[in-house]
Amino acid sequence: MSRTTNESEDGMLYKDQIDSPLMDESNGGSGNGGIVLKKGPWTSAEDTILVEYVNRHGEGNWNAVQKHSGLFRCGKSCRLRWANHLRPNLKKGAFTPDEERLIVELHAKMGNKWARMAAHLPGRTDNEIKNYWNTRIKRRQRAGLPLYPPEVCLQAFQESQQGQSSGGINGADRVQHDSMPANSFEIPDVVFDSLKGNNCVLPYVPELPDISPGGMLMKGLGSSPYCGFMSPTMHRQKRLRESTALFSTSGGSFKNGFPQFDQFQNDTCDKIARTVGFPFPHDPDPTIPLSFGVIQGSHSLSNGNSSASKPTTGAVKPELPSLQYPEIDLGSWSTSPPPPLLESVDAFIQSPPPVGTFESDCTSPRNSGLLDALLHEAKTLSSANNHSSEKSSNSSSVTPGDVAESSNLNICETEWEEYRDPISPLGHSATSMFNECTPISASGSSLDEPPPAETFTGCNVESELVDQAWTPDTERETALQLDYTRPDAILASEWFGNSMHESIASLLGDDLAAECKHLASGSPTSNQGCPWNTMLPVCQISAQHP
DNA sequence: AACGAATCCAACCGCATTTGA
DNA sequence: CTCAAATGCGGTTGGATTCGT
Repeated sequence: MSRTTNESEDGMLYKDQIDSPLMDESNGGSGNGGIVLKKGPWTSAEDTILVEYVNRHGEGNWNAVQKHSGLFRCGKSCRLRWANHLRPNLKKGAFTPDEERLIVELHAKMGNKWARMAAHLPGRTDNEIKNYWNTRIKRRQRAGLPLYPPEVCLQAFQESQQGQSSGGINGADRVQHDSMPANSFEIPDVVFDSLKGNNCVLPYVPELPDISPGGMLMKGLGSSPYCGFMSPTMHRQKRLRESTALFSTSGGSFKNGFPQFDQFQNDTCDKIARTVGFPFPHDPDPTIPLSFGVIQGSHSLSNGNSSASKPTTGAVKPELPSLQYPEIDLGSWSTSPPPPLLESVDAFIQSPPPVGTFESDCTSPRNSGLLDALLHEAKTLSSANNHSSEKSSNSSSVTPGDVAESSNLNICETEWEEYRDPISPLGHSATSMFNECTPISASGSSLDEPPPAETFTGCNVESELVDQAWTPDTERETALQLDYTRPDAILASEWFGNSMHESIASLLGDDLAAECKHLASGSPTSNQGCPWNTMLPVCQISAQHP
């Protein structure tokens, strides 16, 4: 830090200096009972005085420091200085990869509870963590990267479901997380610790800075509808009420919808894997420590050599994934406003939108990028087809599967409302979960080269899920996990609005296949070119942990 | 080499909570 | 019980440094 010019050689501040106008102007000294307290950077002499004082008298009673030590610093400043720089066992230097990973996990769990996060990081201060996180946010915003790695998303999601299954649904008695001593969600830390070992199961998905139009689109997919979907501002009572009602009344609905989607998902995943040929960027080696994208692009890296602003891998170079959605006629999206990037999500995270319905959330300017695009596309398609109007406006044309999916969405909606506690960090994290998970496929979908089959862990796992013996429990669980990430389900929901519904219904109907086939530009699959297909690996990730 | 932008980080500020008289 | 002081916490600022052109 800089040294102020109005200090004596040893950094001490003498009375005559304190009273000098120079000190007041440049150092911002403030009055305190006639004594001008110094502000600004601490000097080594001041540090010494403070350390000696604390060693002698112990921490606390910070206001007495100024009185008894000769330091012209307010108690607050002394405490801060001690806590952030002088206290023993402080760990200096860049965060280690483990620490970074833990920060991400903790933030997903706690939100901006820096002090509590610091308690999990021995030797680290809340200020350090806060600065790191803020830097991380900026960096990843700029890069168009999601805040949370999918592993963390999945973990938070699973834990949320655990919380529900263990009374979370009627968890009115759940203590507000801030009052929790160490774990805000009544989730043992071992759960997060276990995450470290999950990399053998979870596909490693480096968070590629997908800045291609398709990537942007998927960022929008990840942020726009889901931000609204995940609005954390819904009141808990309402959430609980709706959760209970919906779970009690429509429990069987999604049962019908799930296999359909499962099939859809599985097929699409597999086809994407083979036809789109993106190199699904997971780390096949479970022995390799979990490597989050944040680490890769982090400013404080394991080797300590990389710069904050320098991507450390070729994968994060913007030009690499420039054509990740060859099947998608990106031009058709260009007529819509640019999809929102991560900024929208981050803004959402940092300042949740006003309480409102899904619709209001989803149609808010901040989050509407993708939905606008989808709506525009849907309407364009509807108008382009002669029969679309009758078809889309006719509710009887909705197939049972559609009904099931719609009901399914209700369940999903209810599920997620559980997580939209405005004060719950999971509300944040859950929002980011979508944001995080969505680009998985986006980042992973690239051109021509078919990836090795073994790299498609998500798809493989998904296939296993489909192949395995079906049970109501597994179906339900999987459905609950999957459908939150289903844009078609979202689009079919009531919050999406009737007009939207009509338009989208045409997409989800026969036109969907036709248009997707068209978009796929020669792809034999009917839905491969559909933008939301790129999201499917998200579901796979969720489905990997029934 | 110069300049501006980006980044980092220490410190401040304001508010909320806790504590104690 | 009330109130003021102390403390804790999170957000923000601003200067120094680094990076890119």
